[in-house]
Amino acid sequence: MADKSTYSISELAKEFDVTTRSVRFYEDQGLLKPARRGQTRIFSSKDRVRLKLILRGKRMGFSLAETKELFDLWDETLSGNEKQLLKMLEILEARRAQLEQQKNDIAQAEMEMDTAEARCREALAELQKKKEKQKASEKAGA
Amino acid sequence: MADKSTYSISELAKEFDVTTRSVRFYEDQGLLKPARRGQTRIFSSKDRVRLKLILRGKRMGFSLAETKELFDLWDETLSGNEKQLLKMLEILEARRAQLEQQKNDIAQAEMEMDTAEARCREALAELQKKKEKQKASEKAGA
DNA sequence: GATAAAGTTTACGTAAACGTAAAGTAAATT
DNA sequence: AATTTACTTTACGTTTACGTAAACTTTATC
Repeated sequence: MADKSTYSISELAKEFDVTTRSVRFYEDQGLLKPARRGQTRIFSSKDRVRLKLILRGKRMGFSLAETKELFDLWDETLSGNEKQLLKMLEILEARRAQLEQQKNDIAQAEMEMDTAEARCREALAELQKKKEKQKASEKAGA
Repeated sequence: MADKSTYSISELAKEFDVTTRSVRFYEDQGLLKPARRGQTRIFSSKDRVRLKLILRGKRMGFSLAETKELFDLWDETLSGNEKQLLKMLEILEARRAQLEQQKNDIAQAEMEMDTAEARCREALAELQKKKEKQKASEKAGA
């Protein structure tokens, strides 16, 4: 199911858990370029890969416009012009810097979640102590 | 400059490179709660920390609403109710899963960038070869 | 051959996250 | 006192990324 060569719109939508509306929108914005049989869209495995990249981009905070820029640039790059190649290398560098920033953000977030979790567990332990004390005093009183 | 105890709106805006409009918007949405001297906002270092968290959240793809949820929940958690504490632990777990996903995404992206860069460099090397051949043939022709 | 199922276009609606302009206040400077 | 500077509120405008409804075609099924 993952290595077919063509896909319908609802197949893709289901696989990646997006609406067909979204898929059509991505085509509208020039991110996907499905073939047509009559009016019906026929998606290639290249389209499928691109959809995967679009969604990952979104999870990483990229706008559709940014992702499209990358797609277009990569297509141009494949044409083999030297200027394009150099520009692509530049952009790759920039993205790497961005990824570094994101990794830092994640590391920070993890540390803070560690301390947050620790505090929660401490607070819970406190509550447990109180409960046990109550039980004890109830027993003594009975 | 980073450990003052109060800040003006423009100080914060400058430090974090956002517009004052954004800062006011964050207050409007309940993410910041600056004190007032007359009408003028006076931000505490707690507000400053929260602003930092807001912006990091954005870089990580969190909406303002999501970040606000976390803030509110954390405030409630501090009140020490057991139910809140457990809910917070749940949410922390969920976030950790999200962070794992993001780390995977980043790792994937890095791998793909590696191969992309490699292809670029290969293509450039090809172009260099062609150039040298041309030079050689020019020399021979001269 | 009717009807459902999946696809299509067109187009208006919406939530999020601000931008931007208008019009006013308050404090500091010249 | 006049003006600049920083701040304020109010409010309409804008972009992104779709949701949603209407009206229609094509294909599969009973």
